[in-house]
This record gives sequence, structure tokens and C-alpha cells, in this order.
Amino acid sequence: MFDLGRFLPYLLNRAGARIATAFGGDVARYGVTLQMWRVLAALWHSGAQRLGDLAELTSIEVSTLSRLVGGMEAKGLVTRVRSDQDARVVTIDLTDDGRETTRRIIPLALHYEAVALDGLTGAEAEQLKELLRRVYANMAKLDEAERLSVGG
Amino acid sequence: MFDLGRFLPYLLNRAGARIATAFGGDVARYGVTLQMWRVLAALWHSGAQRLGDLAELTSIEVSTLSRLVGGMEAKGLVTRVRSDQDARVVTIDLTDDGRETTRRIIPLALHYEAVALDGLTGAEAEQLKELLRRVYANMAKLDEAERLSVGG
DNA sequence: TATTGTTATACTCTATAACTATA
DNA sequence: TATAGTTATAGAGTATAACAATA
Repeated sequence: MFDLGRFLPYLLNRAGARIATAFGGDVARYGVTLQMWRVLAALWHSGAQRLGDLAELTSIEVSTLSRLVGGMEAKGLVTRVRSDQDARVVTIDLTDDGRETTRRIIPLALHYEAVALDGLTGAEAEQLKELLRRVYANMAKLDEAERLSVGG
Repeated sequence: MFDLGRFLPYLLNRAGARIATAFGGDVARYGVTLQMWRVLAALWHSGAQRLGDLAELTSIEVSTLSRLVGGMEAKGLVTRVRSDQDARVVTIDLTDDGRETTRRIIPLALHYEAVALDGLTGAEAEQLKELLRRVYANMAKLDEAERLSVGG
């Protein structure tokens, strides 16, 4: 009637928690936390971002991210620049140091991914990722629907 | 060279964060937090558990769980009983109230799972869950290997 | 008035370690 | 000595709301 071992949110949380703990412990050796790595990876992949978009990309709350980025700025990993066109907007970008730190962490990240996917065929790995993207899209749709119903 | 959109830990965290935020906001209406729900669901599914096993089942740190269970005991959701055979061991179990609360939340949980899996075929959903189980097993194996190498 | 980001607050979670009591 | 659980502490994250600056 309710089988935890077949319950998607449980399986998702359980696998995610394991990877986060293992990888998070390891990136500490590079002087960054797991959340900082997420910011670095998002900026590396998508280029300079405004704070709101970076929050969306990293799944980190805006207020948390604002302080996190402040700390990363103090560490010299990122820059924070006010836009000329719209002075409300702040654009975050990697510094050379931030880029170098990210470059060094990437192999470690790929190693953990390889461990997580050990024993899966390439097709299975791709299938897993595709299904996770669809799950995410479903939840994002729900969020948007809620925002509209609250707003209207 | 590093595509975040195809990086498993990222996709896992992103999907998990969305579900956790959405579902966590909703279970609050039943007077419990998301972590409390995880404890309730684990006890419902697996029966009475000692604290250490419950921590493993829920992916919640032992020290966090100890205080969490204390709060749930105060709310009348669970009992904490010292073992007769081994007085170090504490067994946590649902109270009738805890069981009733869990029973009422389960349909909500299944609803969120259905939303997350919307548009996926039954076979795809099963495949996703199976692959998540394998990813978890891979990470658990890694953890165990590390524990042995540190211990020995 | 709405938007973007910052700051403040209170609460929760984690990680670590010290501690108690058992075994 | 090792194990099971509790408690203490400091550091991070979250949620909420108040706030400043700008549009």
C-alpha cells in the first residue's frame, strides 16, 4: 500500500544525499563547499549570470545565494557587477582564480559521476538523465502553475 | 568538456530539490516537517527501528535524528524505548497518532510522485527507480570501502 | 507599484566531538 | 576498548519578511 523502496522522492533523496555527502567532503580539499562548487559549475557552464538566474540554475535560495556569492567574492572566486542598463541587476561572473579552481575540480566531479554510474550501460545512463530532466520539468511546471494561481 | 545539463549529480539535486520544496511546503499543513515525514514513512514501511538504522533509512544524520525523534516524541508521533537485551539500544516506533498522521499524508505523497512522473510510461517510471537504486548502491559501496580503509 | 538584490531573523540541518551508559 | 545514543557547538542552509534602490 505504500512501498518506500518504490517511492520516487525517497529514491531521489537517498541517491542525491549519498552523492552530496561523498562529493561535498572531497571538494573541501579545494577550499570550497558543495554549494560554492554548484555556483562555480553553473557559471562555468552557462557564463555570467544575474543573481536570480543563478539561483534558478543552482537550486539555491536567492537570499542564501546572495550571502554565498558575497563570501565567494571575498575569496576572489567571482565578481559582482551592477548592470549599467538596469541598476537593480547584479551580474556574477568567474574570476581567473574561480575558473582555475573550477577547472581543477571538474575531473573530481566526473570521477564521482563515473562511480555513481558504475555498472550502467551508456544507454542506461543517458536514459536516467533524460528521465530526471523530465521529472524536473514536471515539477517546474507545477511551480509555475502555483505562482500563476497565487498571483492571479 | 563539462556539460552541467548532462551531469548526473546536478540533475539529481535539481529534481530532488524541486520535489522536496513542493512536498515539504504541503506536509506542513499536517503539522510535520519534511524530515519528520521521512521518519514517519520509514517507520510505516519498515516497522520499529533502532536509531542508527533509522538514520540509514532516512539519510538523516544520527545526531540530527536523535533531536528530531525527541521532538516527534514530544508531539506524540513516536515512542522511544530502551532495549532490555542491550540497554545501549533505543527502538523507535510509531504511536497510533503517528500511524494516523502517516496514513493521511500518504495520498499526498503519492500525488506528488504522480505529478513528478507525469508523461512517463509505467515502464519508464520503473526504469528510473531501478536506476536510482543502482546509483544508490554504487555510492553505498564507495562509503563502505572508505570506512574499511580508514578503519584498517 | 513591481522588480532586483541585500540584510535580518529565527529555525533547521550538518559535522564534529565530547559525553554517558552500556557491552 | 568499542558501540549506541545523547548533547553541545559552530557553521551552513532555508524561509520569511523588511528594506533600499531602481524601473
